[in-house]
Amino acid sequence: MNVSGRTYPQLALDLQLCFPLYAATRAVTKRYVTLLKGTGLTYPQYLVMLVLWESDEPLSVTSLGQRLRLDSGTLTPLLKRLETAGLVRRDRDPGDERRVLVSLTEEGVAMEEQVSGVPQQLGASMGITRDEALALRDQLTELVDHLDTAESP
Amino acid sequence: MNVSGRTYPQLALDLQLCFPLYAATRAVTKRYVTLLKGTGLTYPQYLVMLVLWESDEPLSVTSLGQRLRLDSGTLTPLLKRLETAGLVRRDRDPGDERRVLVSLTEEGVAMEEQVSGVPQQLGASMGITRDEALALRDQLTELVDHLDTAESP
DNA sequence: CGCTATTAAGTTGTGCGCAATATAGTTGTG
DNA sequence: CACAACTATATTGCGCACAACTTAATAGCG
Repeated sequence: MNVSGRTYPQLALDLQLCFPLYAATRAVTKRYVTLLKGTGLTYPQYLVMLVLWESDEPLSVTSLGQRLRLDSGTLTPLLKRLETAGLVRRDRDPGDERRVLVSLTEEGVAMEEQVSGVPQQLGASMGITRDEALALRDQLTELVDHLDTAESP
Repeated sequence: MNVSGRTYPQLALDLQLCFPLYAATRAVTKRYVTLLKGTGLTYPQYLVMLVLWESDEPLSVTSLGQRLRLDSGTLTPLLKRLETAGLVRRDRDPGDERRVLVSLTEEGVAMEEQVSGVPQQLGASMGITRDEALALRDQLTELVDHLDTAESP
């Protein structure tokens, strides 16, 4: 149907930002399935590994969650799967038995080298320049910040 | 850890496009939960309704899937929930008994008016201008197109 | 016409996301 | 020290996504 002929033209799928955003995330995730085949990692698991590789020390579930904006309901089972895969350890913090500290195993550390080419491969699939990617990244980061501070109506 | 001190600086979470994209989608989806409260719709269900409101005639599961890039494994249970909610009907196409035609009920048609303010409310939460949103939409659409045609490693 | 290939939808199983809740450990206050 | 408030993680339940597979219907070809 022609958009201009609609009672509520603002509801047209093609005019909205939300749908391309949603579709882009799923397309990127799908691309990661291919790129991460061989590691056994899913995309969210890969993100957790990125955070752990960045850190000099073990991280609690909460700090992982703050970095990735994920809660324990998502992270706990995901971390158990990484533990089963032999990539991380989960140990109670002796100084505070409520906390679980997540640390990399040797195998987990070693995997960093294995995926070091992934960002570049993904960049190639996206068909945009590095500068465009960085600009897009900044716009999306700003969008997230705004949405986080706009909890009211 | 300082990015410049890493063995694989390209793996830094903050330097990559994928994470802001992933976080933005989840933030937008979360915002929709608030905006759609009262309708009983989830965000994917809202997208299906957008496509149906756009269409003059009933749509098959496959055509809905092509429009939203979703397969029957996602759509079939979602459509059953919309049917249970009284918003759509699902009828076998008499001309081709393999196809299921999805059409809006009166209640489903009526809901369009109820959500007509949602796009504008979401726009307000995102803190970007209409033009910025449209530019972002175009960039993301292009990104999806590239990823779709880049299936090979 | 009869048979094979194709197509459409549905089913199954896995892994997120996230709200709501439960449980255990810690902190702060009197 | 007792105990209430708080914090960290885990659990439960629901709804996607999607790969892989199944079932049923149609199309096409000899």
